[in-house]
Amino acid sequence: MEKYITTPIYYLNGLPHIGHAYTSILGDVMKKFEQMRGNDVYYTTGTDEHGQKNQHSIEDSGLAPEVFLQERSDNFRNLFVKLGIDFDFFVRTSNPNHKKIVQEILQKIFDKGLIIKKSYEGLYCEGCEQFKKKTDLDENGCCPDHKVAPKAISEENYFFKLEPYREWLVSYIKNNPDWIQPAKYAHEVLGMLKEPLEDLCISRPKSRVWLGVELPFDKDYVTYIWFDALVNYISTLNFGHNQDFDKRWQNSYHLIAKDILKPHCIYWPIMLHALGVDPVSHYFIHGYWIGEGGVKMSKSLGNVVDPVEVIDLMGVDALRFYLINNMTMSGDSQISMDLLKQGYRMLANNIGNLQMRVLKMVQKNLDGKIPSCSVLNAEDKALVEKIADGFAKIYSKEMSLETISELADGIVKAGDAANAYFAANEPWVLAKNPEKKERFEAVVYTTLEILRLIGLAIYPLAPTSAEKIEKSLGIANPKFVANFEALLLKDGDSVVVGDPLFPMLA
RNA sequence: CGCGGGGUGGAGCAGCCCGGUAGCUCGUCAGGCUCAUAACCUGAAGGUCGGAGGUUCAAAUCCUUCCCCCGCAACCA
Repeated sequence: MEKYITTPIYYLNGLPHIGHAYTSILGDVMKKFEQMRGNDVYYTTGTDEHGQKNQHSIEDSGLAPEVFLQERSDNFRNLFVKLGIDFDFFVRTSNPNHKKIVQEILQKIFDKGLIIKKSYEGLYCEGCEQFKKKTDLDENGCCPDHKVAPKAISEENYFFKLEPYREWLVSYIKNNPDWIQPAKYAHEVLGMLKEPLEDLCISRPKSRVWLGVELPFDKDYVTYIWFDALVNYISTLNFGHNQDFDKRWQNSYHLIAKDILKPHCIYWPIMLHALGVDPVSHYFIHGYWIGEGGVKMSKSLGNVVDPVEVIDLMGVDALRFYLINNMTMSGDSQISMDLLKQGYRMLANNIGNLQMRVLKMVQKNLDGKIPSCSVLNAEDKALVEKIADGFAKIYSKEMSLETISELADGIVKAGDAANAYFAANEPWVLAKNPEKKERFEAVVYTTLEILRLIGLAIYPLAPTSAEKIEKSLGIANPKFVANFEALLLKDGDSVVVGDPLFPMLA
């Protein structure tokens, strides 16, 4: 099956942080998970290079726009490459093809009579270069940032009518309970849809904003940033020029953080509906990473977790595993260097140590050769099969945030089970008694086999480690497919004892 | 009464929809093991599940009410 996974495209007025890293890692984990199940996945992530905020950053930098945007965009791209993220296309909204498709879509909706021009009156703060709502202002009626009362001005703009589609959207959400996951966000969207939707202003006069896509029907305006950014999800598939568009779009997944719920779950499906296109198949919405103790990360508190720093300290896999294993479904999740180290030690002691203790035993006692599975007793087989079945079950589930989190949990449980089995059977005692050779070999084989299954299952989360595990078991060219058949290790193959998967941190 | 989320042993979480011995990770303590990355295994201590009331044979779980924390609140992505 052909599938399509997207992350939001990130704004360039700041540097990439742990939240960006998380969303793009999550997409990569999902892609690898789906690939292991034999699906053909197209995965995109990228940067949003238009809008007022980017414009201000460019102006502040004094650089030429293309230079600034290229540099900032590369920051994201380079981080994602470093994180082992296997994106198929890196979106940049400055791409001419994207701009062309945004204009085509605007024109189509305009031609349907759904975009109208009217005068907008509001309170405009010249310092912010933004319209303010009354609720944005402080007790003196001033802009909280500039301490100046905003001016009442009126401005001609283009508006997209949302209200005619509200009822449709409400029933769509109610009729498709899995559309927005977790369900609590669907409730939140329904809450936003209780009141009539105001017309959405989709233009900005060029006098205020020059960094954007020009309206095809009025060259004095650029389009609103969201109308531009959201279209990336279909311009990437070359919407309007691609016969196979539907094949991908029919199985599409948008990963987003909770802050951009409204544009994604209200504006975007309505835009598509106006175009006669079905909405994305699934939204997966996640919370924020906040500092340890539940406080926001901030430079002044010194609790900011920089993904590059984490990678340099403990490698990509441990970060990926931590993020997937510790994002809670219910809300925001905590992260700190201490918590990351804790997570790292868990991996090292559980899976890293399991690998090392069994491999060294094979090396010392069996000449580095994998024994035969023929000596396993019923109990050994039952354990291996239980773990194999557990993984097979997870890999047969519908793709979701929950499934991915179950996978991480299942891996830790399997590691625990293997360590407990190993300790209970005391192979180091058996090894000293020639009469117990068969039993010794059975215990070693069983443990190696569980390790192989863990190596397979962990691939989406920790691809580098997965490959190391499989190679250490004498599998020269590991294939990561979700086949959890038990007892596949071949006897006589040589194990390779290398460096620890997760060496002790300095 | 704007909308939503959350308050569970020292820390971080699960359980709540579909009531029935309160579970996981880390930490602490004791013991075991010595193959392994001072790792691994077993056991223990520690919680009136934010407060109060109600329904029920039985409530972390359902209902009512109060308190506290956190988001969002519509041209600020």
